[in-house]
Amino acid sequence: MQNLEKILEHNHIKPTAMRLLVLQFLLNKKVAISLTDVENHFDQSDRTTLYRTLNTFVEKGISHKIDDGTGITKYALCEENCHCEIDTDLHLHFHCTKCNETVCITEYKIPPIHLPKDYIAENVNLVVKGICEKCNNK
Amino acid sequence: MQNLEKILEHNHIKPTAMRLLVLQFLLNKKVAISLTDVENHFDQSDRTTLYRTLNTFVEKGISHKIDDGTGITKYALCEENCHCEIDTDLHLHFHCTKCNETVCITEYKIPPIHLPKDYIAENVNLVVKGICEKCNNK
DNA sequence: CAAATAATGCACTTCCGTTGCATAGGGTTT
DNA sequence: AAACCCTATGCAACGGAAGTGCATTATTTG
Ligand SMILES: [Mn+2]
Ligand SMILES: [Mn+2]
Ligand SMILES: [Zn+2]
Ligand SMILES: [Zn+2]
Repeated sequence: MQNLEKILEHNHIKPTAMRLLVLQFLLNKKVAISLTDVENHFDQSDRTTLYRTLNTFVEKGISHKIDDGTGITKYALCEENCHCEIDTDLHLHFHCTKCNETVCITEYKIPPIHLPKDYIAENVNLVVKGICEKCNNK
Repeated sequence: MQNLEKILEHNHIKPTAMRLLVLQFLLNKKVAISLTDVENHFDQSDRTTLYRTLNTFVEKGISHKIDDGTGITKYALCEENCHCEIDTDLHLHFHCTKCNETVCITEYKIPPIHLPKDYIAENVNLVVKGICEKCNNK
């Protein structure tokens, strides 16, 4: 897939072998993944390299970090036209307590949050825990 | 303050010396505090005892844990009539990126969250980051 | 090819939360 | 008072995960 190389190059990331594999992995998964997930998937690779790969992806804007409250940082690819940095375009994340998977919910925007006077919101993290659609239909 | 003892006893917590001091500390602080905060405040006390004290308070329902996204668990006393366990009564938390303090925003309820079909929400964690009222007025 | 630059791999650290276990305290029973 | 019980406490150690330092390897550039 030359597509993968294009994605990386377009975002000023050198398309190394490892990076292409990690990108592939992220594309295939439809859920947010942790460093350990990637590590387990690529058996003979180094954790640090994967760690830095994931962070490079975040810095360069092709994926975003997710704090789903589990204490384990998750990563997911950004959608087209995603502006993770900008408050107005943030989406919520859903963490299923049954299958333990975390997904981006991009269909619905985060509703406007009311704050007391003189508070300035710069960023919002909204995590909903519960039962996901898959687990609910079993 | 015999008040403190009453609070603990009323919640089936034996009012030991340490617990009274920690409760006092929590009452005085208007912001969420971390284990390290308590540890630093009571110089010659043991980290584990404080850790278990804070968790006892949470288990017995007089305070709640806060995951504000900093990676450090915070604790704050529940308000009167607080039902932290129940989804509908949750409040949002605000983390100031300037003074690094986290506060409970109990004035406003968390707005209803829309989820895709077949998703069941059991719990919501909403953390807003930005500039707090105090820092904004300096 | 040589030099510069960037990515990788290994070891190690730090931070925080958590647990095991032995001891001390406080109240109750004999 | 002594023996007893149950809980709280203190010390030590563990564990997971994020992050760093540095030497090595790969890749680009002159
Ligand atoms: Mn997402
Ligand atoms: Mn709160
Ligand atoms: Zn699920
Ligand atoms: Zn502030």
